[in-house]
Amino acid sequence: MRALGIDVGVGKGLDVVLLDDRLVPLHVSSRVHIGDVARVIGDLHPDVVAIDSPPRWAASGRSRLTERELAALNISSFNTPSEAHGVGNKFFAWMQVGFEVFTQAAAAGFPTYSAGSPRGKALEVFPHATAVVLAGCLAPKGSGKHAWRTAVLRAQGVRTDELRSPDRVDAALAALTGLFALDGRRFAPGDPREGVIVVPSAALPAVPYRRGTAVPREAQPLFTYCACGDAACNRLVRGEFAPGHDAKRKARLWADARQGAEALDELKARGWKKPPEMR
DNA sequence: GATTTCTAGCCTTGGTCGGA
DNA sequence: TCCGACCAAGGCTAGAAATC
Repeated sequence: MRALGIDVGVGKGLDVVLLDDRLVPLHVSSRVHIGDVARVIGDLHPDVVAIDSPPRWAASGRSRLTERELAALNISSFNTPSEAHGVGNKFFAWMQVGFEVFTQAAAAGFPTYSAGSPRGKALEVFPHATAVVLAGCLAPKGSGKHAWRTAVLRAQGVRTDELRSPDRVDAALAALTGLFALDGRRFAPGDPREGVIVVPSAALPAVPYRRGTAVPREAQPLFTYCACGDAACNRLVRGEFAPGHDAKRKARLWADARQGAEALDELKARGWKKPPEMR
């Protein structure tokens, strides 16, 4: 299973993360042009596309039912107004970019999700809601938004090395929501006629979410990937290494150490300084 | 020294909550 | 009942840090 998460931006372009069911980011890119969305979807072959934006204006008024239902659970969001209230307001420009992303996704064969199976559909997701639902609480007071969401991703077992910006983290949360939805763990409050926000849980609690007191701990999975450091190795192990791969790791470290010593010798020979952190 | 990248802070809208 | 604080995501600007 592969899910493509898209974080919408106006001036800074789109951020895109492709996650597979091993929770490894297979593709990460930033500053993607809106005109390239259909091509990116075609190149990456996702099973589902998850977009951090509403697909269209509200039918009427200044908010949608899906946003009001999430607000009742203490998950506050930016409300999507009707076209009469939104058009011409620069503040809602990012939403209009999101509408165009949904149009591009539909052109690539991923129509907007409203109900039923999410496979082959473009879902509306909300990274803040995803993080709250997965953590089971709101972010603790004083915890940075970026740091907390990264911790939520790690707690779910997602590799976050390449997710250096908040926009990439949000795109990864979107993709993770897509994977959960494919797996049957999805809930979409609201009226399908005006758009629904998909969250990664089969049901929502009866009582509002409360503020948490600690950042989520990293998951302790039953199996992990072998730590030998070889990019071609994808063995699952219960300890740290696959049989024989501890020796493979040691050989690699020895080679690095020898190269390091050679590099230090060359720096010394040329009269250049060591890196600041080694002085 | 110039350029690029990153980060923090402030602003936008609308709904909710708590205190006066 | 009213008012202020808070929260969401993105744009914009200024300053700091890193890189060339």
